[in-house]
Amino acid sequence: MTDTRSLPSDLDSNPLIAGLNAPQRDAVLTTEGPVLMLAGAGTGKTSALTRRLAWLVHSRRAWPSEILCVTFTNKAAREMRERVAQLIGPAVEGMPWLGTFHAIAAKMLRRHAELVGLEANYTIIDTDDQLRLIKQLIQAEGVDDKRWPAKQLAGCIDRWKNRGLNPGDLDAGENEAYANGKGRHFYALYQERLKAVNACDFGDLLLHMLNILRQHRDVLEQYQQRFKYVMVDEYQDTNQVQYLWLRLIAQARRNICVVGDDDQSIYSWRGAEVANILRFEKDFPGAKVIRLEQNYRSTPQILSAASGLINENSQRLGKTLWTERHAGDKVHIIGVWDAPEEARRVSDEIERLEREGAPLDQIAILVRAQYQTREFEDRFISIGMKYRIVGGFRFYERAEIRDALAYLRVIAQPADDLAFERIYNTPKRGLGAKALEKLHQLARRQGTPLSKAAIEIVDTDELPARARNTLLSLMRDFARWRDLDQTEGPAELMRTVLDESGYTDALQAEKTPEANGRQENLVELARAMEEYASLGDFLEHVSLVMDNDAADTEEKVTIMTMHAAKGLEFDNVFLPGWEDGVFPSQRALDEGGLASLEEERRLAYVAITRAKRKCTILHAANRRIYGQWTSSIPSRFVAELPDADVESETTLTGGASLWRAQWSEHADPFADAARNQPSRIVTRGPGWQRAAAREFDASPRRVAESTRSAASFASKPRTDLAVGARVFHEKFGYGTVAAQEGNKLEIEFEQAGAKRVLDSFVKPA
DNA sequence: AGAGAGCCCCTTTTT
DNA sequence: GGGGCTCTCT
Repeated sequence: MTDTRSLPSDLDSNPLIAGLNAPQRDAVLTTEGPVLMLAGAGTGKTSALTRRLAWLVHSRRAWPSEILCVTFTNKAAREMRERVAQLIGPAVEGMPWLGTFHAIAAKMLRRHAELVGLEANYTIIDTDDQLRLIKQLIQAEGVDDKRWPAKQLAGCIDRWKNRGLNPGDLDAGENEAYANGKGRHFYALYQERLKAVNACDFGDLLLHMLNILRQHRDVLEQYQQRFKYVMVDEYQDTNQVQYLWLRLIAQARRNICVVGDDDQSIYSWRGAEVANILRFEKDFPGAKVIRLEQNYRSTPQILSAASGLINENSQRLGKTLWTERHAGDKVHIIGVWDAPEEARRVSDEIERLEREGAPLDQIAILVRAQYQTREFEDRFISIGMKYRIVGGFRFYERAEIRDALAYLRVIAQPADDLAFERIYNTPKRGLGAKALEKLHQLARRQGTPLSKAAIEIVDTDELPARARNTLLSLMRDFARWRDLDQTEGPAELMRTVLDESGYTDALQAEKTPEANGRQENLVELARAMEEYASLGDFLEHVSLVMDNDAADTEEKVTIMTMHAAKGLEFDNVFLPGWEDGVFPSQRALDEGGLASLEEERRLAYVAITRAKRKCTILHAANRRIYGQWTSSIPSRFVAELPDADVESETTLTGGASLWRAQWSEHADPFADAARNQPSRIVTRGPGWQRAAAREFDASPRRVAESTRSAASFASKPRTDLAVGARVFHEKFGYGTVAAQEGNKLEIEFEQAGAKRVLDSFVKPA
């Protein structure tokens, strides 16, 4: 293929190209060979990507079905689909391979399921099922699940899958990661169990496909041939298994275009590896690197503040954002006495904006952690401000939705033991743990699923007559529902099942305030099912695609985490809680070293760049965290914002002196320790000096108040762990106690360096 | 079996 | 502080 069909003169008038800046245009038109598009925040990345996709189709380089286009979230996939449809019309409906990594992998896996020992109608289980299954395994193996929690094993397994590791691939170190060398054993057991119930977890979708592509050359070649072009959004968020999967598929034709921003990589804690984007040019030699640096979103001050901050990071590909926009407000930094005042201050500002005519849905409060939302919620309720909290429970994570789905799963897939267990006594029908145990025994003896064992057990005298009859009637129901599934649509089936199972009646009998809402959710679920032709279709969608972006069009202030805000933009953004320990989070400061701190800084960068017109950062001197009043200093990130781009204000005039009067450096060993700590903490540079000069931050890193403070987490000090004592810690090894305050110790570890730990974690050495 | 009492944990979140 | 979980008592 050559480019002669599209002469430059045609191009300018082509609506797919018109209005693009030079690099965007370059990105759209460079169709052949590997392309790395480094797109800073607000630089029109999605626009470039969608137009590139449209261009490929429009210029007849590929049919829609020959383009693999991967995103991370359903939302991103949906948006892309809509925008491409606007550009090239309904042809895009034939884009079967535009979707999330998981949805695409699931689709492929349906075709090749037998290669990994599954049937094509395998179930995709969620984290809830996953955890229940793992718990069973741990108990069955007689391992103490207090000492080795199921959650931990689930975490390990997830991590392994994210890295593309099968049980046999674990090295000794990984094997040790759970129950003293039982990691591999449990991982293998878990995989066997999943296979037995014909199910996959989320990680499996990709791992199974990777295994298939690696082991079956014909399958690999089939996909290599099919996909003439590959595009990947948010490449900085890919994990190892996604990376390997992509590389295999793209290897042959090398027409791969990845888009991302290393500065917005904020998901390493769930397996994303920035390294993937950093080494793209090595993986695909000759890759064309295109930088989108013109920002269309924010004011120069906001951009400059964000750029100044992110410049403190070391591992970057480097971009310089610029804008043609004219001056706006500086980033506003407000220091307040405590968290309630912070919420009051934000709501005052919002009310002022509202009076000036600002739409509420262009205002967002972005927090580091979910617990911060409460303060704002309280405040907003008391003043009657309309708000919406994004995140938390999603629709299909609600218990009643899961119950309903479990019924459908058993109907669609009788081998689904997890679903069976979930509902066999929901609603309560008098089938208890004893009956279940008998069922398990029989199922294990015969190697059959529970629902088959249930049918057989009613012909024996294993169960008391009552339980036997209940079970028999339940299994007859299921048989009838399966027949119904052949004749009715899924929505109708759902309604019948809820009715006949007694689920609806039980809900109504509950008479709790929540029961009503649950009932409505179920009605909503049935309505959603109308769109699907078959039960199988619906179940796949519900586990992979359905999200709960409730169509809430009312104008409201949005409260959400910074993570959730990625990709969004608002005129006015408030960023509360910029205090060391909140943001950057205490965990990031304690563990993970520089890499974690830099990820927090990238998060700060993401947060600031959400603002189009005005960004307001707040920090409070005092805040209650987990019930304890904690005093803290402004986040180091505050100090890292360039002077020229910010204006600061503090309401602490009265409070600060009081605060300082109460402060006693000698009462707080950590103040000392923190100061003497060589910097994992970046304390140099003009920014820090400026922060130190601010009235707010006299100098103590941490402040102990007379009775209740961060450092005095109650509890009596242990006399066996006095300063100077040599101790041993399970994770950090040997060390010497440098300071002791209540039950908290500052320990200089021989290997791990200085850490603050609770005394219950260490033994005298 | 269901309810009350103690116990433990506690970033971020998608699929 | 508070939610979810388990254990125990009735």
